[in-house]
Amino acid sequence: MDTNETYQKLIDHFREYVDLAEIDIDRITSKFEIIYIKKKDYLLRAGQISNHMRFIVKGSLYVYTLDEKGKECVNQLGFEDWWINDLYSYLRQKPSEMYIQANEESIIIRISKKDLDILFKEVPAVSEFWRLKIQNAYVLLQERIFGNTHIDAFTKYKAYVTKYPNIEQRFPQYMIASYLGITVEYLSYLRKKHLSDLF
Amino acid sequence: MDTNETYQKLIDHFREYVDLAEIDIDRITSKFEIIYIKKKDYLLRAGQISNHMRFIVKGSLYVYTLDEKGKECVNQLGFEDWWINDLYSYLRQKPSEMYIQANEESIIIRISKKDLDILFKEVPAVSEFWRLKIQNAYVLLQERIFGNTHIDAFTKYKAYVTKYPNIEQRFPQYMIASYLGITVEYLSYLRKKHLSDLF
DNA sequence: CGAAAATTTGACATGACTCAACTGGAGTGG
DNA sequence: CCACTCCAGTTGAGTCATGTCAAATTTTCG
Repeated sequence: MDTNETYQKLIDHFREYVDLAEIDIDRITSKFEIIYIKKKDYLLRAGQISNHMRFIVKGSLYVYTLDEKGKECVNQLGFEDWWINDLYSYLRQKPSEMYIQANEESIIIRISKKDLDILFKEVPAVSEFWRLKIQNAYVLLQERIFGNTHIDAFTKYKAYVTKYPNIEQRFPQYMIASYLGITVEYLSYLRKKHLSDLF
Repeated sequence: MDTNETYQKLIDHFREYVDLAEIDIDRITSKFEIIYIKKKDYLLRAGQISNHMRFIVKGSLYVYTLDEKGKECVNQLGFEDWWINDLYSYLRQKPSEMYIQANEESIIIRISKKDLDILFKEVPAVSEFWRLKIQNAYVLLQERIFGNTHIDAFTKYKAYVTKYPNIEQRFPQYMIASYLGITVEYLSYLRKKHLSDLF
């Protein structure tokens, strides 16, 4: 995937939400930077302050924290066309507790907080875009909260893999389990028990 | 609380996040409408489309859905200075699955979606305000997800009542329990068991 | 092929739910 | 002021869902 193609993916993404004048396109893309990362590379480590918004052009990543016992707790799995970040650290400019790591070879396009804040001022469409995006993300999170609070493990699991059908091919079971807040052993047990419900 | 005082609370709230020129104040407040509700009154019922953004000036409310068995699942508790809504229904203009009900006599100030969308275009500070608010809400929700996914019931409970110290005086235990996703009986058991940890 | 990583299995422990009964306080009407 | 009801909260017994740990198995990948 060449540079132009990569920037085009970003623009296409913006245009799913807002109109962009030709003149804005350059102002936007000139502030973004392309990053190529290999499997297991980190985009962010606990202790660092997240200074960029990142958009996944190709590949997939996972975000996790470590609990008191040093176990990884997955907070987010993301693929192509998703923004991925620790918004807490980014927005408040405080050290993150999260790690963002590549699940496979990936292409990321990123913008610094400084530049994005400039874009918000200079290009209203970007501000508008961001409001829409974050509203959307909020609604999705809300659904996820409901799922995590009032729904049993297998139903959660089934809903998740149905919503993102190829997640099982791309992420290992133990990450999906951690994301859903259940143990990998129990998930394995459930999958066997409900085999017939899965196909 | 008189009308001016009520509008002033809204303006104060805006000004915690953005600068507002005097000229904008009237453009904003003129689009908001004050609603007085009694305990148990509904602001929204399942099946309706949420057409307003609502700000709690005084009092407290709760948001819940009904599960298959007709049991109330509390999604949100809110008091003074909070915005309360079913954003899913509001943003997508689809019928809500939620009920929003007053927990006590309350004063709400609300704006229709149509008017708020106009304000977004006419008053950039409002758009800016909203982006900040929703970003903030997103971060809070994210913390809540983490709490609901990887943390045991009592720790969740303790964290919640510590974060909102007077929540216990204002909402019944069974609502807090439902909000946290545990049964009221189990919460009662935990409270007794950990009495010493609570004071 | 061999080593490391991911997944599965099974025995056991425990956190959390269910249901039904009980307690205690807050209204309400006589 | 009492009796009554209603609702929130508590208790306890029994059960189920899910977690823990250690071992066995399968898959992945160098």
